[in-house]
Amino acid sequence: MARVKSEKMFENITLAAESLFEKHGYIGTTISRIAKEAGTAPSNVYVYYSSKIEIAFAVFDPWLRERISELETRVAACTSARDQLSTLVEGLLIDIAGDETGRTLTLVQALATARKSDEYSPALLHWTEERILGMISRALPDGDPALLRSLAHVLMLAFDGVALRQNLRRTNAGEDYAVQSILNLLFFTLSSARAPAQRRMDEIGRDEAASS
Amino acid sequence: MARVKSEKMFENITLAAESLFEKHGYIGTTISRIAKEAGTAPSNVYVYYSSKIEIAFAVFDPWLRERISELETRVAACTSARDQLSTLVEGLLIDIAGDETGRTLTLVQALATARKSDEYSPALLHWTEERILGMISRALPDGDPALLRSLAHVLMLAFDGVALRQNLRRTNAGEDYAVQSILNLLFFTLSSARAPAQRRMDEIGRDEAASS
DNA sequence: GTCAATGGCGAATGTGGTTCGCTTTTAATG
DNA sequence: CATTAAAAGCGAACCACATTCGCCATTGAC
Repeated sequence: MARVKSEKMFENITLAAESLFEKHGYIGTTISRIAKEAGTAPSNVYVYYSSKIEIAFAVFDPWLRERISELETRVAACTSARDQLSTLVEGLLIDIAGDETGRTLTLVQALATARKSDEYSPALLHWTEERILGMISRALPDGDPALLRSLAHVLMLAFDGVALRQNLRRTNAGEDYAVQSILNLLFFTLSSARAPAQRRMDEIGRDEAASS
Repeated sequence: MARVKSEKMFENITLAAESLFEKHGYIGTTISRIAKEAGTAPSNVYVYYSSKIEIAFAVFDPWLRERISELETRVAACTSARDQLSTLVEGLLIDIAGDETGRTLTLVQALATARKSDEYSPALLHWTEERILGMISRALPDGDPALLRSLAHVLMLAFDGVALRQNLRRTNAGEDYAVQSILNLLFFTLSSARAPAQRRMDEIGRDEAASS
């Protein structure tokens, strides 16, 4: 009983947005430019998306899932636990969080500028963290589960931190100390990873008591 | 030979900005509101600051330094290494990064939306990281220096991550899994902290070789 | 073929950072 | 004390952008 949304127009807009976010980041990309690139008027963009931030999530979501899945393949192909962890951390922090095309920066900018009215489901973040946990668990099948989960969570926080600092552009993500620091921590941790958390905590307490 | 900047006007503007950033965050605060609160015109604000982001840094810088110094005092008052580390991590992530008045969110928003033209000196971040390193080193005087530095850096990244997510969550930072995860990692790490990094990395390699 | 829902779009709206000229003040100078 | 000019102070633009409005064109259902 009425005109129907053009699948092609939707694709045009989405692809234009993807291309522009990649080149100029979230803040550097305007609805006008997206519309022009898609061959339509700015106002028409709002027929397909209800806000700029919704476009950003629509573009970022499949990209991140793709990159994480790709990373899983690369990690699984490694033969040693050490290689698996190196590949995981480097892939996550350098290739994805430090992505020079600015896609992760797009997310960070979107998140930082989101208003309360921009309802954002944390489903993507949860999904990502679970995948990271899976990779870590497969690399260290005998690791204490609580520790492995902690590692995954800290990796996620570091992911955000690296992406945020990417905007300061003083240093390339590849040269950043972050990767080395995380790997240092991981490798230091590994040798004690098979013990339960409580025992380690008690041990520290005892160490301290003995030395003071 | 000319009119001189009023110290009082400068203070008015800075205090108004501080109060408004605290209430409404960086993005929710406008130059107009700052000017009105300071009892002057929006354009006159630019006599004292060259941009909005410069105001944000001017307000955030002394606040963060104060909080970090205060935290140092609290950490130094702890008697055991475990207490010192708990106090450090909780203070950093809950009290400062998770600050409910939104000051750290102000910084994150400012950083995320900064343009290349907004020259930002990373001096404050360096200073903070050095202070954190100092606290960690004092808690673990026998720790491997490279590992301690890695810990400090990862803590900084987690700081950014927590602050960023603060904008998304309805939940309190205190309930966040971040603190527990970092402490888990720290305490697990501690028992092996006295060995040099290279030995640990080799050990992991050998572990893997032996188990495969 | 008629109808009405909806796509499409040019124009307008609102907001907010920043800049422009003009006026006023004031510190140095003679 | 009068003169001067640099700089504060400020109202009015300017500009960039996200978003909305109102009108026209299209199209699918009956």
